[in-house]
Amino acid sequence: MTEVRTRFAPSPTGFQHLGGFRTAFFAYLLAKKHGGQFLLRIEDTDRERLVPGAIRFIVEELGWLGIQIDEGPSREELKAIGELWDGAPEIGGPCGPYIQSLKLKRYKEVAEELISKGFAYRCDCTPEMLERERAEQMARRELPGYSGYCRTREVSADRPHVVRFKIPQKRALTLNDAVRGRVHWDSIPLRDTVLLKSDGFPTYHLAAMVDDHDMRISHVLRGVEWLSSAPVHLLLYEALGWQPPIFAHFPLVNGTDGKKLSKRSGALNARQVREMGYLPETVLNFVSLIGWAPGEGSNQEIFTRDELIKSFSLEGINQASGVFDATKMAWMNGLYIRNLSVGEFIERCKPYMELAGVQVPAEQFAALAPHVQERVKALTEVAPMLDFLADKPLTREMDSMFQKGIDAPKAREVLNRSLVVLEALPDFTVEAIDQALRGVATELGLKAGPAFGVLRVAVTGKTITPPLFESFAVLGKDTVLSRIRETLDLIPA
RNA sequence: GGCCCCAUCGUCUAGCGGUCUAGGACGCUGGCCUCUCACGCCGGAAACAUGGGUUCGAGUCCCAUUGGGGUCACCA
Repeated sequence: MTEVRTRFAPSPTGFQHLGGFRTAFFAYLLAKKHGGQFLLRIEDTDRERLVPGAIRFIVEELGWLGIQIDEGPSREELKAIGELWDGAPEIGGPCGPYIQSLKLKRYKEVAEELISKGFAYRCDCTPEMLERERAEQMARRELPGYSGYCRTREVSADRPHVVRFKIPQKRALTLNDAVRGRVHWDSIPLRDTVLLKSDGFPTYHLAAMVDDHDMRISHVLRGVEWLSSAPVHLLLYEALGWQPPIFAHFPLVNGTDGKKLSKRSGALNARQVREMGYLPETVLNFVSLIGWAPGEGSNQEIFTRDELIKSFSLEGINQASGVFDATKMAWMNGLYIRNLSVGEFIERCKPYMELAGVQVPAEQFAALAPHVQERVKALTEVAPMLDFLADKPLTREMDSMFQKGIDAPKAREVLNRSLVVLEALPDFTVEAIDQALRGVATELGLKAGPAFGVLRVAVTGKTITPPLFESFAVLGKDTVLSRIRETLDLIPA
């Protein structure tokens, strides 16, 4: 096999959801598996849907995910289209520009070539004319589509016009798809599609084929939504006399409604998922398991990036579309968090703690980190679990204290006795606290659960916390005692 | 509607003609552990869409039906 070169070619029209990043990741995996290159190409040919900042979003989130781009827009290219930002990486490469709006001349050249060879023609039908034609077809209950009116007319290049590709209706075609096998058309159910728009910009069909060729892309990985237009692409390669790349049409990722993933169906994008406290390794691992499995009887589903690169293959791609199951991703994130070293865990929590405005002394954080680590499914859950360590007034869920046979007098009793016992401790260690407090419970004829429940709310304010004694030890004797006293004042006598 | 794609537990999937009384994971659920919540461990319920073929034998091959999805733009 010649060099493997794949690409991710998003249009900067908004924030890509995870389905898009999955395609990017698969393309990356295939390239890396074969020691090839992964490129990023910006398909900004739709002037109306451009969203400023979308390119930055894509580049930054790919970076967060650790998907290395071998070739892509240079800073100069970004600057040329007014999308350069501070800290934008210098990517570049030998096949640029990697931004389509920067190579309009090239597309026009190809379009002209197609016209001169008789594969395409100029069409000056106005949108109004096309609209009327469509309406008439609908009225006659015919399939709507361009009639080919301009096929035989000689439209002058001076007039506003588009360039259309002549689609031979009676032409059988077979695509050898890397994931679907042979896909066959007896005839092509498409009308003469536009290659070059009247504003001088190419459509996807022209631009993507030209670029894939120019950039020597070996494998085109894209969603099945492109399968129906694959005949156009095949025909285009044929007309141009170019060798088509290998096509691999991936199954879609659907939302829980069974429909193609979209913002409407609650699709998440990489940034959101990051803000929600997901680890990039979780996202990559999880997303790669939708529509792909290692096969060969393997049950493995936790993969490092390197393992993914090694195991990945187009043969392992499924035909059926999948559903994005956020619950399972949450589980996986918890698993990845638990597998982090404590130091790494603390490090990764930092930005989230800051964002939440929770300041916890490093030593205290370190002491409780292992306990927190096995309790969270997302990094954002850490701050609320540790905010009782912050030097701030506590808000207590007092009602939750009085349960399982604990009334106000009983609670006072627990707190009073604990106060005495804890105060007497020479060393405020986990073991000592453990022993002392269990003693209190026994003494008062209470089970450990309810008794400690009172203390938990009194000292941390919540019902769900890291282990009690550890938390107390970290908090220190003074704070614990004063918080117990505070609580005593809050309980009706 | 035309064309194309798809079809194993609720979800992600293993299975590439016999080893399938269909395996794993998430979720759900019973129990153990236990100071809350988690983690961990043990157990359970849960699927081959339907109908025809082919074959000694079909979850696995073929066809039809049904169901789902995609696409039919001067959007990608």
